[in-house]
Amino acid sequence: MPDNSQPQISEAEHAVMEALWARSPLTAAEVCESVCATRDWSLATVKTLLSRLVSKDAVLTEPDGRRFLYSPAMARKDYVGGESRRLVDRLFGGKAASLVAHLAQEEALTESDIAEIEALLKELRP
Amino acid sequence: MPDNSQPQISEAEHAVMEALWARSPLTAAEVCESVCATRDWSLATVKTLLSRLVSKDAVLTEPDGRRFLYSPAMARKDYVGGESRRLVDRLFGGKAASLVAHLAQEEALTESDIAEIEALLKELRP
DNA sequence: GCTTCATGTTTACAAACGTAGTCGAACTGC
DNA sequence: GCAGTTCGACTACGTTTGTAAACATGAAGC
Repeated sequence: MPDNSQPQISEAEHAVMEALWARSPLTAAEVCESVCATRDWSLATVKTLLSRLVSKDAVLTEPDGRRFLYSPAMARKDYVGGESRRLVDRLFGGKAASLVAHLAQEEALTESDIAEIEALLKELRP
Repeated sequence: MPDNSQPQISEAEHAVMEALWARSPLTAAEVCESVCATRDWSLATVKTLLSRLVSKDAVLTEPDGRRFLYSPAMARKDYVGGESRRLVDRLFGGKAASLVAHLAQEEALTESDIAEIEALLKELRP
């Protein structure tokens, strides 16, 4: 069976991916600088997470002298798409419209959100 | 700090919750009947998951003779809302409209989804 | 009264996860 | 050349999760 699903990325690993999506390639130290601002991690933790991501093929390395430069192996868009789809499948029976309906009904959409979405949809129309 | 977030429900536990949301109260055996159709679990597994959910206060028990009847302690709507919000916060900077935009742009919305959402939004308008 | 069945509780155990320390190799500065 | 620094690799360890067996206990039948 081909590997058609995104590699499984945990919460903590995701924070590292965000750093790399924001700017890449980065050294481990740079990733830490960026990530350890919010999550209070040690450099060692970041290194571990990077290793795990590399072995999952979610992050690519490129040697730079004796160290590595890390970059994401997947586009953020693809990751976000996969996660969104998973949520929609799991909680809304695969119907994206149900998710929007839910957001709309349960407080989550502001007036301007609604306007924005309407404009967006209009644009998508043939 | 007060516990303002939903209890942490894992993937497997979620399947059990779905069974209870579909119909409740149920006995452990009934939950198994319902859940073990899709996930290939033993009754023992379902019992463990139920216990964990009970200790997380995600499921309520009501004694029925020597056994328990289980029911969800939270509305599905609230769970779904919490999960949706978490996704939106994590991946779309808290902007629900960005999620919709993403779904719309990345193939995820069909023509009829779009129509449905538009109708929905129109209804929500003052 | 003993067997058997149903059921909740306890215990088990491997994989994944969060978090981090240690080690050894390479580089830097003297 | 030697000492300190920088890195990745390896190791560690507690927790959560997935999955389930073993156990205790009470009901029910005979």
